[in-house]
Amino acid sequence: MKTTRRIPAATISRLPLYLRELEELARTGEDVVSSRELSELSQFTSEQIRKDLAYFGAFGRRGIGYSVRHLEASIRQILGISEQPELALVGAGRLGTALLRYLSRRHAGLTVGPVFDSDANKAMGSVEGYTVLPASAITKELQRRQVRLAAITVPAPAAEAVFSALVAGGVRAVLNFAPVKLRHPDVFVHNLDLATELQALAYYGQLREDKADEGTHA
Amino acid sequence: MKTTRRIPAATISRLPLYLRELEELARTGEDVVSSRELSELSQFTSEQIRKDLAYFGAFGRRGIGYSVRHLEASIRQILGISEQPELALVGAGRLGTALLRYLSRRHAGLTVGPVFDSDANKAMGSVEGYTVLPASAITKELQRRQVRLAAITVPAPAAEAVFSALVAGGVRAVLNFAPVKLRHPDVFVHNLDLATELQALAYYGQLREDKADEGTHA
DNA sequence: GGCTGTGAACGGCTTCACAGCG
DNA sequence: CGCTGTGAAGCCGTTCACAGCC
Repeated sequence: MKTTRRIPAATISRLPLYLRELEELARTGEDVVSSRELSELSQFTSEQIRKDLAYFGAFGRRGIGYSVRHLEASIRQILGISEQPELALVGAGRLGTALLRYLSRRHAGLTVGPVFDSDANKAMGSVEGYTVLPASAITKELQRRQVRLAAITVPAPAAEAVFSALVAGGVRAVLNFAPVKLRHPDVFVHNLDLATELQALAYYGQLREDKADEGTHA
Repeated sequence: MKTTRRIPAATISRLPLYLRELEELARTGEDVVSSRELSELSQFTSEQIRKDLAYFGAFGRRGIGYSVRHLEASIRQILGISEQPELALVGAGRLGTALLRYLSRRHAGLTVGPVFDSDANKAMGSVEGYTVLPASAITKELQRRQVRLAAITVPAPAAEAVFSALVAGGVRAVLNFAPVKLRHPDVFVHNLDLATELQALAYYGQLREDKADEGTHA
């Protein structure tokens, strides 16, 4: 996997979707898949799929297609989920617990790492079978376990402090659900506020006489 | 609000973020704000903000800036959240309940509409004070209450059927958290799979020697 | 003079068209 | 001949630069 030039974010966001289809193909016993077949499954154009994959190397065989198993492994490698990295979770509320369940099923290729909560009642207890640590332990625990990924599902006022602690602990990428803009030059932050998503959705739900846009997001 | 040409999806996704800052400004008693000030608050460039707003009309005063209250109201109008539209929720699990709490705080400008669940144990019970109806009632209930917005937080196998029922009920826009691609020519669908998001995050969490990309998403 | 609104330039992602192998 | 890999063209959103008002 040669780190070629800078990869478009749009490409990265599609890789997990290709992976999802490949897993399904593997389950049904398919050995080989063409970009055209993947296109029908994923609803992206075949050219786009080929170009996305080509950023990372030549995985296919001309005249044949792509080996389902090999391509699946390659995408996992590219995404960095081959070794099931740990994800730290800060905020053991509803949303945090939902994420925790997703992860514990192992489907995503990520493992549940340390779980934190600022609430003293929750901290030192357990949620879904995972021990919950106090937020004050974030930095030290991340350093100790060498955790690079984290999700923040705390209320807005707590997000900033939690983020600083994660950064101090050496986190590299953060998925932030709190409605505040978090930034740091050394850390990739994906801000994903559900209230914001719902408000944008409302726009598209309005009845407009001009042609209805078909939805194609993520 | 003249429906000009087609608005970029990126613009729509930024409006709720402008709105968030405007609400904060209104809270602190600010009357007027310039695109430059909004830029510092929201981390988008001032030109981008001006251009985004200009798609919908001329809200500002040259030499002065934008009226905080007026702009706030205008954005709500544009997004279609002035009249607090109802959002139907299908799937009263962890994620669904998290959404329900967000909404019940009224911050988003959306109201909790009918809540459904396929699980007979949950259906006809209540979650967070809202009555849960069986999934079989989706179409009829949406028609009756004229609901245009919906969120799907059910397991993958159930998503397709749920979506069909929503479409039959006249839904216009759907936020889908299930890991399946839902599409319909008349309905705007935003597919937002958390597992997928986490996998993309993992990519950016990998240690790479080339310059670390700063994160700017949503 | 300050700040908005906007055509023009720019850049990056997508689509096209085809060259290159199996 | 089929399907991948890729330069070129096209498209769309962002940035630039400035004209237009207050």
